Amino acid sequence: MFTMTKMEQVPAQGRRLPPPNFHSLLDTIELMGAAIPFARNGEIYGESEPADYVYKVLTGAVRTYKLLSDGRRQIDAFHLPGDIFGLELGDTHTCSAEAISDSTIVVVKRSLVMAAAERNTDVARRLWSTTAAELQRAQQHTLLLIKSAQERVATFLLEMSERLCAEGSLELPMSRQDIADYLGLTIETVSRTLTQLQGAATIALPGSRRIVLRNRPALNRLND
Amino acid sequence: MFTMTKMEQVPAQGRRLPPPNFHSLLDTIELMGAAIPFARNGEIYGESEPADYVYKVLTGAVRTYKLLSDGRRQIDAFHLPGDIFGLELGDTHTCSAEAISDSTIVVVKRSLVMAAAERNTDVARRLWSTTAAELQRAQQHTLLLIKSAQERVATFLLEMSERLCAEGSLELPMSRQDIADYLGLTIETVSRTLTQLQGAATIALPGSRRIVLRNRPALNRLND
DNA sequence: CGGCGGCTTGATCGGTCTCAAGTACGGTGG
DNA sequence: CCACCGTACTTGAGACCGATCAAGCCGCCG
Repeated sequence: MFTMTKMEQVPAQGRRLPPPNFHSLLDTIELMGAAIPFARNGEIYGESEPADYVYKVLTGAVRTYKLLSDGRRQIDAFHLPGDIFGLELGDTHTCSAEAISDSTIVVVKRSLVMAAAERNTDVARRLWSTTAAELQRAQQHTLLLIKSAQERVATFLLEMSERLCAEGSLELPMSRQDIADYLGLTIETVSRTLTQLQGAATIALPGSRRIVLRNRPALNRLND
Repeated sequence: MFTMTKMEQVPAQGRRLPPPNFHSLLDTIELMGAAIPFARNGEIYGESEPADYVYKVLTGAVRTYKLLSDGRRQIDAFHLPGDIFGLELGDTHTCSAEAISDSTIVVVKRSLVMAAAERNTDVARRLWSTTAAELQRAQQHTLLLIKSAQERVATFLLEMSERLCAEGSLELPMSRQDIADYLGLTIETVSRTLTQLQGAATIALPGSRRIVLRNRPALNRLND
């Protein structure tokens, strides 16, 4: 391993005691920017706008997505508290970003982040790790899109249960339409599939956005 | 841009003057490793094997892919001369890699690359750029997978024509099965769709792996 | 010439989309 | 507190696209 751990050396500048354990690019960014509130469905940035800022979710949730000319929407990722997004290779954004629910987002000038990476090897490494992790996620997402509807939904539920750190019960922040556009399905197919999983006692749906995983092994079986 | 205009330079070892202008992580890597030949369909590495090396295609072509338990295969990317692959966040590979045709690949110890990035800001930046570019590609690939069969094939042809730097005529290195697994279609659908595009005079197929783009605007119309 | 692998073509099947109602829920105003 | 509304979600019937199953074809090499 090389990404993390080994952060225990002196960070760099004049900083005295760093937090005793691991801390990431996320913390660095947090120190450089301002927390801004965004309303539900508020646009954070649009595709092909200048990518002058980098973002980190503090509370709430964010979707990044691309549109095709006829209006089809592909959601690339959901970003939950702690996640960084909006960091681009080129000078314009390749996705749009919107708040899924009311959210607070830390906004940092990208030039600051890049400059910090130039000065500090440690920041540079974490910068790369962040992007590499996002790449890995994107590849898993691609794999998802070749599966059947049931498999996609199962994979999605497992991913969310992992990321929301919920043992048995999830409260999803996103709508069925968001889920559908993430999974490359229609809203009807998502709904039907959830109903179907409920019928099989694999999950329960106490509310439309609340999901209880009753049978993880069954979901895992569908996952791969 | 940063990938390429590719291979006209001296292959590796005793190189003196570096290209006068910009040169990438690719060149750096080239200086650190050894060129190894791989036979068609030869395994370069397997999923979940230790990721101790980083690779760069000199000649030939490489596919990286993931398998589902039931044998379905998703090709994540095709790597052509000049491309880097196999660089991972964790300590094991998340994809398998195989040579599509007889290929020569530069192999470098990953620890060398990472150490170079620690020492040299410039290498660190190029390391990040490489990964960020791959991320962008992966996101485009995801977008592809929500399209219709015709649109996927059209997008694929345009991508390949771009990357192979062929004006009107492409010689594809990969089989129909490879294309199918990249596009999330079956081999039959790929074949039918190509035939169909030929019928519409959008392309011509002088040989099964040679494709002439007769009507780029029509392809572009399908592309988005 | 025969055989084999890669590709094409055809006929049918099935999963997901589409179109169309119907239902539950949350918020707002009476 | 309830009636109303709009939005989100569910459910149903039918169509369609791509998968599947099954031959055939072509080029290449023995």
